[in-house]
Amino acid sequence: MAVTLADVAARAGVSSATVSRVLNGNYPVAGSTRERVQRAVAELDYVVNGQARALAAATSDLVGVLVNDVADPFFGLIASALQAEVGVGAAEPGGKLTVVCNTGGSPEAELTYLTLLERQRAAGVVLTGGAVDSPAHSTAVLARLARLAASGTRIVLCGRPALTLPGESAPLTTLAFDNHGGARRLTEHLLSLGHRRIGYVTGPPERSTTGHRLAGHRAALAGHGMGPGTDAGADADQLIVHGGYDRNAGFDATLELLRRDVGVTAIVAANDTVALGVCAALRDRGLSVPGDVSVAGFDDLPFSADASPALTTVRIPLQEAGARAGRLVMGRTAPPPGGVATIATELMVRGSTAPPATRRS
Amino acid sequence: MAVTLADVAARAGVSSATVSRVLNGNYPVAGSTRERVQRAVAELDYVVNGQARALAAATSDLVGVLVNDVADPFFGLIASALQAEVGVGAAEPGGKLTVVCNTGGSPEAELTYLTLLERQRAAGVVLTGGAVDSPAHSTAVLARLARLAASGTRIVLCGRPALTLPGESAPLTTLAFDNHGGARRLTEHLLSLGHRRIGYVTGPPERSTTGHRLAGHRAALAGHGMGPGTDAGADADQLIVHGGYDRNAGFDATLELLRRDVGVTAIVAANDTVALGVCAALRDRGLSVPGDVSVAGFDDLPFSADASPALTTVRIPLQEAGARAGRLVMGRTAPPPGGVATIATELMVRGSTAPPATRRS
DNA sequence: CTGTTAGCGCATTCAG
DNA sequence: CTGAATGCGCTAACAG
Repeated sequence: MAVTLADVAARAGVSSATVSRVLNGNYPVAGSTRERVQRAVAELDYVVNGQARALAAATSDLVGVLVNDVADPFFGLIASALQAEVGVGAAEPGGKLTVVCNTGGSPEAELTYLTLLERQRAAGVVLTGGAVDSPAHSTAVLARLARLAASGTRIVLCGRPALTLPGESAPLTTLAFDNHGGARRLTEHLLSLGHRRIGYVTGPPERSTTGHRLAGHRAALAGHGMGPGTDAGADADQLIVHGGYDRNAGFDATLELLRRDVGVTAIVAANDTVALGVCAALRDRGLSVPGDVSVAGFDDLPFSADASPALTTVRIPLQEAGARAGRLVMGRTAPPPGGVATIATELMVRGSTAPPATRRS
Repeated sequence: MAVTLADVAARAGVSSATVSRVLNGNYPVAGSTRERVQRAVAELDYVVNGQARALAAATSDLVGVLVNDVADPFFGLIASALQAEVGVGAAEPGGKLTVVCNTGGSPEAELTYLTLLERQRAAGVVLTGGAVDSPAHSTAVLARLARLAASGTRIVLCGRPALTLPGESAPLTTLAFDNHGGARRLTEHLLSLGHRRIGYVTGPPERSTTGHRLAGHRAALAGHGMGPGTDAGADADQLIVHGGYDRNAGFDATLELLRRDVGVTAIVAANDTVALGVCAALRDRGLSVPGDVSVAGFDDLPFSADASPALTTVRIPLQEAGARAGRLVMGRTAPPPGGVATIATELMVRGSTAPPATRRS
């Protein structure tokens, strides 16, 4: 079958131990023998067996990254930057392979993939995207992570709320996105434009990201005396529609919002993808953006700047975060003090938001 | 350290071979012992060591997929569909982990990753996207693929020209995209609208996809008596600008096209991403789409339908192709007869193309 | 049906 | 500096 260390050793007239040594360059080897071995390696087109090496050395060449779906640019950008940092190109040798796992947002899939990665004794695991806010699931995930951590696997959370392993004092290394602050500033922007009836199309209710963004939105409203319990906040629930994170969710939610006839002059979407759906629905109903209704998204995905009108949104530096997560999981950079770093988000004001039309009729 | 097969065996009071058997379920085991073993496994939270298993059984749980960049939706969609088919969710057990490798279009990176995957004795490898048209590189890739194939790794090409291993009669399993036909129909569409001066912003000249699409474009022109050597084709080169596959390339190329002042009434872009850049540049110059200039893309990425005007483009069923590639690399479906299947592309006429403005001044 | 015995291919002691 | 010996954790014959 494939050529092995022993074959190379025979060819070079040395012991397999010596071949191993020149391959790994960890031990002193005479220049002449080294050369002889390297020639044999080249002549035989020898390629080490990673599995055998991993077994013997108790190491791994794999880094896992759990995403909802790589096809979603939000995750694609993170995964891409991460892979670039973890993979071969990354200056230093010892590049690792990136295993991308699409969980589709399913808690079971998440657990299954964590087990699979444990099976492979992955060198590191990065969990991205909002967590599913369920005690049962959190416990299960935490248990898996604890075992991974115990076996030496580096763990990094990216875009997830910090998590602390049972028995630990500091939380796991975490890059948290400032969803709350970004959402707050976004809604404040709309308020400052003069909007008072702001619709909100949220993401899946069970995801932590949804909760944080919604909380930021509410904080902004409360800051302007429009909190619950106030006159202005009386029918706040009517202004909120729950949906998914895809375009259709935005489309449908918008139709629902219009059906409720609550007089929205602006709509904030769970993310940019949803925002596109919102815009499409508005156009479909003959409403112009931002003439009749302002629209805002979240994430600042690449297509947002090219939409027309260009989307007002909140920028998350996904590539930077992904790259940093990659460096962290490779142990090439030190974890932030206290374990968790909050990644700042930035309000991007573009053409899709404007002052509300002056009251008429 | 971690709990091993032997630990489980001791705990269950059986031999490690028996534990292995119930784990793999390949051999008959008495119900009672099976149960005892399973209990021990659960109590000890045992997780098999994939590397040891792979070494002993000469199998692998990894499938590699080479892409230019997962962050590019073109590749993200393929990778996502592929992963879904290869991974855990996929009905049958034995789901494998997907290793995503961003080559960034670099031939060296491509070779390096192929070697890394060989090292891991990957069960399969999928190469996506256009190939780099260089004899030297093709030879090198072919050599790597030959060795992979020889060691039992399944190989699938997706969106790449078919390739035949030296000494083989049939080409490797390939899902080729009908770039030529799609491009031809797209240009014919523009011609039928009345356009005669059609600019073309191509992709990187060394990529096979670029060549095929450009050839389709030229075929359409030739079919309308506008081939090279004809009057209409006299300055054909002036209508073509080479660029990259990103948005900026489209932007810059369009400015160049306008600078040449060759009177284009329509511009065909290398792909949808480039087309967005083209639109942006036109708008930047005060030209309307499609009023002043029609624009068309290629690929039909998700954002294309949401651009405004919505982009006329050529649809490639990327997810279907990715899923099929996944099934092929898993050996769950038979290769197409002759090894290569050509995936049909479909012209999607939308708002960004219209008849040229009537001649004026 | 189940235990015993060998390796899988490599890294790593321990001698020399 | 180099070779011989041992074991990583598991599967796969081979006997019972």
